[in-house]
Amino acid sequence: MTTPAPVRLYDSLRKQKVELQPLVPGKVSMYVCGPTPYAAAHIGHAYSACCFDLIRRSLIFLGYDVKYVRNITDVDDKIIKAAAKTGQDPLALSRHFTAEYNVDMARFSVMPPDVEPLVSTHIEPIVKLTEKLIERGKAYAADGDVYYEVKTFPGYGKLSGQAVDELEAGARVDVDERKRAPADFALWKAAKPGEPAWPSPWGAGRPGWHIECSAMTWAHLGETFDLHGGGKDLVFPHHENEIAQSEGAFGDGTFARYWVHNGFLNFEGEKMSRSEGNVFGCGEIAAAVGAEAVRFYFVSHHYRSPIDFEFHVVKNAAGERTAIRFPGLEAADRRLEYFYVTLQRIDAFVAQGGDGGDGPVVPECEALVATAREALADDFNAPVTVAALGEAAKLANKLLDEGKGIAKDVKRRSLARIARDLRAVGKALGVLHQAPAVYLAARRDRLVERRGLDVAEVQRLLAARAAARAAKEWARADEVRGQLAALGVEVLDTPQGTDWRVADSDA
RNA sequence: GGAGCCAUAGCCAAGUGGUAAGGCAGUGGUCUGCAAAACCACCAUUCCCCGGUUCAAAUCCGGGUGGCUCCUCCA
Repeated sequence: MTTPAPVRLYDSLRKQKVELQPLVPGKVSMYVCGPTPYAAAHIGHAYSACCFDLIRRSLIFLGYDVKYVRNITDVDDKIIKAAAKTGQDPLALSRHFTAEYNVDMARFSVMPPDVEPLVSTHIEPIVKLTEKLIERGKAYAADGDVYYEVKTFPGYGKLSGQAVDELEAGARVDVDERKRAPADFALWKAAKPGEPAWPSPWGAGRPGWHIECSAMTWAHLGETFDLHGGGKDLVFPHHENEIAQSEGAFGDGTFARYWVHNGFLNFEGEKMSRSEGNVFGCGEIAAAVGAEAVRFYFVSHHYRSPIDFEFHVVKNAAGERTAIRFPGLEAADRRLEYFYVTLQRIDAFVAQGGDGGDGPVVPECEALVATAREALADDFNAPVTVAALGEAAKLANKLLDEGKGIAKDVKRRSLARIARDLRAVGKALGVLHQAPAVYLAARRDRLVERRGLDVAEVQRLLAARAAARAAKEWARADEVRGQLAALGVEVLDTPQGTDWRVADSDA
């Protein structure tokens, strides 16, 4: 068992890169704020999930044993509201969207969490924690509600940089006579008619928004654990309140040892919002460009940077939306095609003549895994890792094309090694997990569909061109090539025969 | 009003003190019946602007300008 490589990561609390020193050497406990399932997941949910999945996969790649907990907030105002509209049971509604969420995340190669706790099944630790906070003088009950008294926690604001008095000065904090101070927040809310409720020492009610994460980390990871993640938008108030709750209950220095936040996903520089009409569902985008292209696009950017989606809506003469195009994602898909074509070439070569057995490889083969380890250990730098994948693929193509002056078995071993490493590093990023033929066929189908190509017609033209070439009627063959090109079909003559691909440069 | 982020080539994007990764597009070339794919070469004396610190700054500090986010249970 090798010792896991030391990892440096940017800690949002310390506001600098620090070395990750897990509580238990070699093991990392990780908690990520999951969704509140009240509607279908959009692509922003996927980005956040992918960022933390990248961190998880990177740690595994580097040799850590990771315990990954991602909660489901299945008791919440938004769920209750959505359920009321259709007369559904709120828990049934959230169960439905939770299942859908997990299907969507799986599309983007997000690994299922080791533990996926629900608020509805963690009422007991939530009540216990709330009682503890009352005992310790951090919280007070009022008319069946329980509030956290922010001024009892001196460290309040250390994560977000918010100052309590500034918050009070702001006009946007809830005003409620039952609260002692405007910044105090609810740990427990008294039941209202028609809402889900559980018994508690303060009467029937349900948990407030922030308490569940403090309770669930406690239940599954203990009073102190390693990484806590979430979207940047959760820094305040959610994570600030979690700290107040957990440290308030268990003492300073408990709770998350490192905080990690991912950047936001914007559309054309604008925040995603219903009113902008730029909220896209996971399925919609996956269908348009392929889910793996989305993941590849994600890992081509650093998780802490904001990421931008370009898109334009295609309309017909009547002004109706006929399609949505995502140029950046399509470019990512094109790049992904390069990797899969390269893998396919290597696979075919190795399948035909073997992998060369044990022995030396060309030295440049060593670079990919070495670079990936270094880059991922430095704040999970996926873009640099992607660049290393590119270098390795280039080397493979070079070996396949020529490989002169290299012993045959060295060449075979090197190529087999590159294919293996491409997949291993790809796994750390959540890409290159498909069989090349499967990916390439799906991509071609997608492009055929986008261009509205008649495949039978394409086949007919290809056959006509093949006949012309067999007769060495070059002018005729080129004429047919031109016809195919006009349709958007590129013809690829190879020693193994003629293949074709759909041009993606336009249309 | 308070807190914070970002600004790198035509485009996307790494790099947070040591002399600008990578990709797309573009140009030339090898290969090819012609192409495509693949590969090779070229492609930012410079990192929004102005000052400062330093032997050394895209990186640190101060001041601008432009864009964005949080303080509204929005990932």
